[in-house]
Amino acid sequence: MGSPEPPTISTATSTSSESSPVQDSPLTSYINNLSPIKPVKASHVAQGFSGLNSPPLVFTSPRISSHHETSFLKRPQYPQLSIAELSHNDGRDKKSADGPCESEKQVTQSCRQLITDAHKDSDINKYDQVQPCSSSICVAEYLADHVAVDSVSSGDSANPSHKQSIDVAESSLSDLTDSKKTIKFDDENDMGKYEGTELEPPQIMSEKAAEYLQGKLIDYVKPAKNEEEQWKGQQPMNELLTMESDMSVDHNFKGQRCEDSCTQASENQRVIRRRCLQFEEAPLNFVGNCASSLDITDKVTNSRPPATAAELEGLESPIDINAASSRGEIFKLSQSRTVLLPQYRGNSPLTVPKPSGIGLHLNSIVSAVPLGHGAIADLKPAEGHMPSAVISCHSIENTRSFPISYIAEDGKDNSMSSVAASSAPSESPNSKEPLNVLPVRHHATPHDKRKFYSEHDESYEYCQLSPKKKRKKTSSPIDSNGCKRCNCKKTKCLKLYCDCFAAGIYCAEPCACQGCYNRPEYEDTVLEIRQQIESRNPLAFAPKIVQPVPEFNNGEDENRATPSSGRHKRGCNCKKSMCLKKYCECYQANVGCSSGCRCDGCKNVFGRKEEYVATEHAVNKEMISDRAGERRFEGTFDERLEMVATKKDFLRPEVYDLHGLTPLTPSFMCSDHGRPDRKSQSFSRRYLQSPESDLAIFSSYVDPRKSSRTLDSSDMLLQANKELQNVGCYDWQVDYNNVEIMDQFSPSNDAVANMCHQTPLSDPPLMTVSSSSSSKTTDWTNISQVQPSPGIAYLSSSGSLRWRNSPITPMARLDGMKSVQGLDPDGGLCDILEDETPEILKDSATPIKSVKVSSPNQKRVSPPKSHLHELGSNSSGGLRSGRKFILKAVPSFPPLTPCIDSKGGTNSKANNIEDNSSSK
DNA sequence: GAGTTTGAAACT
DNA sequence: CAGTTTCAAACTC
Repeated sequence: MGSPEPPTISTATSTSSESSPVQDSPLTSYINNLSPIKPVKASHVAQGFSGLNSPPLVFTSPRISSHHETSFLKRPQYPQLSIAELSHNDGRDKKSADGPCESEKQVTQSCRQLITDAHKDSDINKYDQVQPCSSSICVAEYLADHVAVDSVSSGDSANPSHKQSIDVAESSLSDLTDSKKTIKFDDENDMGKYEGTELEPPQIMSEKAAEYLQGKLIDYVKPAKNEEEQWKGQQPMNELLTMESDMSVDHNFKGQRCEDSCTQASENQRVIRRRCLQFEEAPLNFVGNCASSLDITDKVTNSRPPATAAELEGLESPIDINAASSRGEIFKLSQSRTVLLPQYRGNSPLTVPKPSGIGLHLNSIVSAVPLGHGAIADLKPAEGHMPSAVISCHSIENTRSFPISYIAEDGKDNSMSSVAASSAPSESPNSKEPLNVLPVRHHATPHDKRKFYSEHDESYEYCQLSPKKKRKKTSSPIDSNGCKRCNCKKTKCLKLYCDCFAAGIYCAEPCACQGCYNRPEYEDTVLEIRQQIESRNPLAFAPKIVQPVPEFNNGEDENRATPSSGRHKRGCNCKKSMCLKKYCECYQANVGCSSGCRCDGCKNVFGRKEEYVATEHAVNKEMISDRAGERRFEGTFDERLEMVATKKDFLRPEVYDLHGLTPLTPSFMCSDHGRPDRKSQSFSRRYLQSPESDLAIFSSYVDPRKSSRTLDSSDMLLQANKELQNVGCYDWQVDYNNVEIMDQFSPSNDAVANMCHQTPLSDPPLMTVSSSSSSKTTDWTNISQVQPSPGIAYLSSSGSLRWRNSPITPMARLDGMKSVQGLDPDGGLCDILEDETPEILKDSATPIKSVKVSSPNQKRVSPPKSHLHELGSNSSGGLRSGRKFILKAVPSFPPLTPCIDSKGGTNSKANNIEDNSSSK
C-alpha cells in the first residue's frame, strides 16, 4: 500500500491506535503537521467528525457546502456522512471497502446500478445512523443498511435494480466480510498487507477483488511497492492495517461508501478511469474540455477510449472513486487529474468521478489566462446559476473553489455534469486533461484511496517521479491542457504551495511532484487537510482572482479583458517585481492590482494599483456625490464599501477586492479593476442596487467611465438608490425586487442582463451573475428573504441562495459555501466562496456564518487593512449596521431561501460545523 | 539543467 | 499581528 500516504488519511481517518504506525509514517507526520486534525486523528476522527456534522466539516469544504442544496442535499448528505463517517468511520470505511472485496465486485456492480439511481442522499443520512457498525459485519450490515437505506431513501427513486443490487451487495458484503480477509492480493507485499486485515473498504475490496480477479491487482501491488519504496518503513503493512482497522471501525462509513462508494465508487472508478482516459479527450458538453471530464462516468467512458482494457477494467471496478483512484486508477489518475469533487457527489457515487471531467482546474492562474475559455461560458449557461462553478472554471482560482461543484447534480447527476460544468470551466478550458476533481467528496472514499497506496504508489510514481521529469521539461507550469502542474517536493502537494492542491484538483500526470498525496487515492487526506486549511482560512481555496467581467465590458475593457477586469482576491505583495513578473499573482493572473494589493512600485500592465485606487475613489466620489443627497450614509468610500460588504458584498467585486476578502463572485471581480468594465460596473451596480443599499456602492463603483456607459445602469442604480432611500430602510426584498426588476427591465438591466448573458462568455463570474441574474429575480427575492440575516452573511447567503435558488444551481455548495463568508453575496462570489468554505458556508447558510467566515478568511484575503477594517466594520455593523439594520428588516425574511433551508436543513450538522469553523 | 530570485504560504 | 521561515514557482545563467 502506499505505505506512507495513508498516513494522512489514516492518521486522520483511521485515527485509531492502529493507525499509529501509519501516523508514524512520514506522511502521517506530515499530514498531522499539516492538518490540525492530526492530533485528533484517531480520536479526532471520531471527535472531529464526532459531531455528525463534523464530517460535514470535510464536506464543509466549500464545495461540499454547495451541495447542501436540497437536491444536493441528498448527495451532500452522503458526502456529509462520508465526512462524518470519515471522522468516525474512516477506518470503517476502509474496512468496509476492504472487506467486501469479492462480494464487492458484485456489490460494486450492483452499486453502479444503484449509483445510477443515485439515491444516495437519503442513504447518507442513514449512514450516519448506521455508521456505528464495526467490523466487516458492520460492513455487511452497513451495506445492508445502505441497501435498506438506499431502498428507503432512494426508494423512491430506487430502482428495483438498486434493490437487487443492494441485495446482491448485501449478500456480497457478507461474503466480502469473509472474503475481505481472504482476499489477499496476490501480491505480494501489498497483498499481504491487505491480507489479514480488512484493510480495504468494501468498495475497495470490491474493486480490488474485481481487479484482483481480473488480475488488475497487480496495479495495487505495484503502486504499493512504489509507495513502499518511497515511504518504506513509514507505513508498511501496519498502516494498512491501521487503516483497515479504522475501516472496520467505520463500517458505517464503509457502508456508506459501500453504497455510495459502490454506487459511486463503481461509477466513480469508472469515471476516474474515464478521467484518466478522458482527460485529454474530454470534450464535455458543458464546458467543453471541462465538461468532457465531467461527462462523468458515461461520457467518460466515451471520452477516452479506455486506454487499455486493463485500464478500463480497473476503472470500471465499482470501487469508490477514491478506491478507483487509489487503485490502478491512480495511475490513470496520475495521468489525468481528478478534480476534487464536492461531496455532494454523495448523491451518487458517480459524482465523484465527475471531477475527472471537470478538471476544475482550479488553478486560478491558468484560469486567469483563459478566462476566455469558452468552456466556462458554456458551463454557465448550462447551469446557469452555477456561476460559481462556472466562474471557477473560468478563473482558475475561482475554479478552485470548486468546486465545483458539482452540485448540481443531484438531479442531474450530473453532478458530474454540473461539476463538470462548474469545474470544467475552470479546468476544462485549459485543462483538457482530466483533472481529478477533488471530491469534495464524499470523503467516503478516502479510505479507499488509502488503501490504494500501492496503487497510489504507482500513480504516485507516475505522478511524482515521471511527472517531474515531464514537468520539468515543460517550462510552464500549465499543461497544454491548461491544467497546472506542480513540482512540489516537500509539501506532498498538500499545501497551498501546491498549485494543484490550491486549485482543488488532484495532481495529474503532468505533475512532477514528489511524494504527492494530492491524489484521489488520498482523498481523505486531501480533504482533511483542506478542511484544516480552510478552518484557518476559509478563503484559502477560494479563487484568488475574481474574475473580471471583461466581457461585460464588452467593448472597451474586454480587450483588457481578460484578467484585467478581474482582481486578485488578496492582492499581491510584490516588492521587487513591480508586478511585472509572474511572481506577482496579479500579473500572473492577468489582472490588475487593486487596492487590496500591497505591492510596491506597482507597474502591473494589467492595471496599476494606483490607477485602480484612483478609479475607485473617483467612482466613489461620484457615487457619493450622487448619493450624497440621497444617501443617508454618505460615509467614506470605504464606509460604503464596508456597507456594501456588510450587506453584501456581492454587489461589487471591487469591494471584495478591496476587502480582498471576497472571493467575489467572478462577476464582481470582473467588474472592476482597472478596467472598469463599464458593463461590469453597471452590472455590479445593478446587483448592488438590487439588494442592498449597495446601490450606492454600486453607483460609487460605477466609474465615470462606466457612468458613460452605465449611465443607464447608473441611472438605474441611482433610481434604485433613491428608491431605497425613499424607502428608508429598504426591504431587501423590495429592493431586490426592484433591482431585479430594474435589471431585468431597465435598459441598464437589459444591459446588465446582456452582460450577464454575455458574461458567460466573458467571465464566468458574470456568467454566474448572469445566470443568477436570469434567475435573479427569484434569487434575489429569495435572497431578500434570506437576507434577514444580518450582514454579510445575508449577502452571502443570499448569494448562495441565489445559487441555490437558481434553478441551475447545481451548486448546492453555495449553500455551504462561504458565500457565507459574505464576501459575495452574489451568487458568483458566493459560489466561489461556497466552494471554498464548504462547511462554514453550509452552516453559514445563516448569516452569522458569513460573518465568521469573513473574519477567518481575512488573513490575506482581506488584503488591505482597510478592507479588514471594512470587514470588521461590516461585521460589526457600525454605520452599516444602520443599513444593515435596515436590511435586517429584511432579515425578518425567513431564511426561507432554499439555500438557507438547504443549508440549514441539510446541514444541521453542518451548521454546527460551521459554527465551529466560524468560531475558528 | 542548475542555481538564484521572488513572493506566497506557513510557522512561530 | 508581525516577523521569520519554508516552499515552489519564476526567472536567470
